[in-house]
Amino acid sequence: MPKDTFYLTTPLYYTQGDPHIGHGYTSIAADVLARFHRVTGDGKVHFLTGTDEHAQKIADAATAIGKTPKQFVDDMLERWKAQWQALDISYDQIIRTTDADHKAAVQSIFARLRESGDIASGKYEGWYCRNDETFWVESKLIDGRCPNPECRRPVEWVSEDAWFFKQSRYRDRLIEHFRANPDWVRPQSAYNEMMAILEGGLEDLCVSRSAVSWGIPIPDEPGSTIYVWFDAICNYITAAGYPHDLARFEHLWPANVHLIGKEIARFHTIIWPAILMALGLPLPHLVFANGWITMGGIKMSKSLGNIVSAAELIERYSVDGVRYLLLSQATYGTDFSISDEQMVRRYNADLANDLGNLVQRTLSMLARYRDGKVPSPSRTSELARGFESARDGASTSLHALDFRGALGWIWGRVAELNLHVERTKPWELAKRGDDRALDDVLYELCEGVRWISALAYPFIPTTSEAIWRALAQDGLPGKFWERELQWAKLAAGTQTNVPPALFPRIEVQDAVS
RNA sequence: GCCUCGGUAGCUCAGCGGUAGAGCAGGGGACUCAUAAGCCCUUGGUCGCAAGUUCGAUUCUUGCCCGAGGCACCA
Repeated sequence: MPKDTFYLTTPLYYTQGDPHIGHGYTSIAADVLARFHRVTGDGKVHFLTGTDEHAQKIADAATAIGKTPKQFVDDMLERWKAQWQALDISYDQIIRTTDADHKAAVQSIFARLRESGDIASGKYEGWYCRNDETFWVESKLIDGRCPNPECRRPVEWVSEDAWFFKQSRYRDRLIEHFRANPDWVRPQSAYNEMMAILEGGLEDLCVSRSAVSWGIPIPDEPGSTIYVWFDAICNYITAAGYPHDLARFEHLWPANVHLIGKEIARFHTIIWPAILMALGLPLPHLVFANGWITMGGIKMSKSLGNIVSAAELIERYSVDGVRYLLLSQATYGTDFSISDEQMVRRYNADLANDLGNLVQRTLSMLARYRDGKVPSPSRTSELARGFESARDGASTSLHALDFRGALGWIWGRVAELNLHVERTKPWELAKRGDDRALDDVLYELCEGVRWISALAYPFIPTTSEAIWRALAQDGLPGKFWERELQWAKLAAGTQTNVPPALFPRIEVQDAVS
């Protein structure tokens, strides 16, 4: 009955448009975390992702191409799924906000909050942008137009009865929670920003829309629908079974982490916890807002035409290449820039030269000197301790969502093994006929490679599996770390083979510099 | 306009009170198991600018400049 599963979520992706690598980045981070938790501890993980499919913009986009909204979002979903598949995202569940269960659950949540008085009727008067489905205060308008730079359409004055979520009731409790849990929103910059908003005061949130038909109908009030953000944000509990499957819900909730992009931090760290407080539910342990991938420091946007898709990157660097390059580029949470030149360099250096070549040279020497059979070592390797601290360091880093730090620990061992080859010079041992020393070196190189396969699995699952199989190992690489990552677990006599190049070098035509 | 974050070697980024670090790139060298990879040595920085606090500041404070972002569409 108690919570016993590591529950993590991505945002619900808004299906008005196609996915780009920024969305993929959040999904990759979530996937690495999910895979890490599957191969450590008791391995119980639930990884939720999904799509946000309501709102007027989607209905309009559908109409524009002659589809019904439902057909439109069905088609969009396939495109998002294709991206997730291409990036090897191992989600356990997809929730769509058009799912019947979700709709019923949101209606039930809405009704319940209305009963408790947390959602109350009021009158909304103000300037409304139909395109953005957003109310604006007069001071924000620019020449009587929507202040959103990508909209700038004329706004209209509306006055209507509406439902309000009384989030202002929870301001003090929210502040208290922020103070008591200074790590619950990360990175620090997001925490600061949200805390400042809270201290500045909270207004109640209008959660009904009378002019939007493509949405979840408000109970007993068929004319209007629930505000799309209220609908969407509830997915984290409706997907877990609230309120229709409480037995399941109790295993999952509260979520261990919501991974989001920084622009939606407010919804996840103010509005969402206020809703949970109103429902009497515990809050998620952590909301982690990642930064943006920029192109030379500039945000990707349609208007600039600098959108990069996952497919383009995968074609050039391979899936594992993309996963590695994005997560190793910068500390998770900060913005960072990418460029082809930079990525090619690091792909060649870290993946092709350091890791790929290490595996190749190790298994080639084993094939050449021992017919591919893992020899029996005569002693415990001096490398063991370094690998054990890398395992512990990577684990600590991943628990803290420090993906870059974890990769640093792992690649430190890659470097160590390459260096070890140079120090021990197996080819000289072979020439000299020093069989015992050669056996020891070959064994510890193979064992080190096995560890690297296991440690790197959450990041580069395809490659790790290829290494794991080359070493004739079964199952998921390194499942479970506590059992598999014991030095000298690799059995003597194992028959290995030399796999094709894991990361073929990318040759570049040198530009004039 | 208000708020947040950043400005550190050619590039991408760490560090954050005791006169600067990593990886890559560049230069030189010894080797050959390997994806001409790996290994060793090495060039390279007034830590955005200016004041202040301090015995001492890249590290703290203030102001300014530049960049990115948030301000209820958007990873």
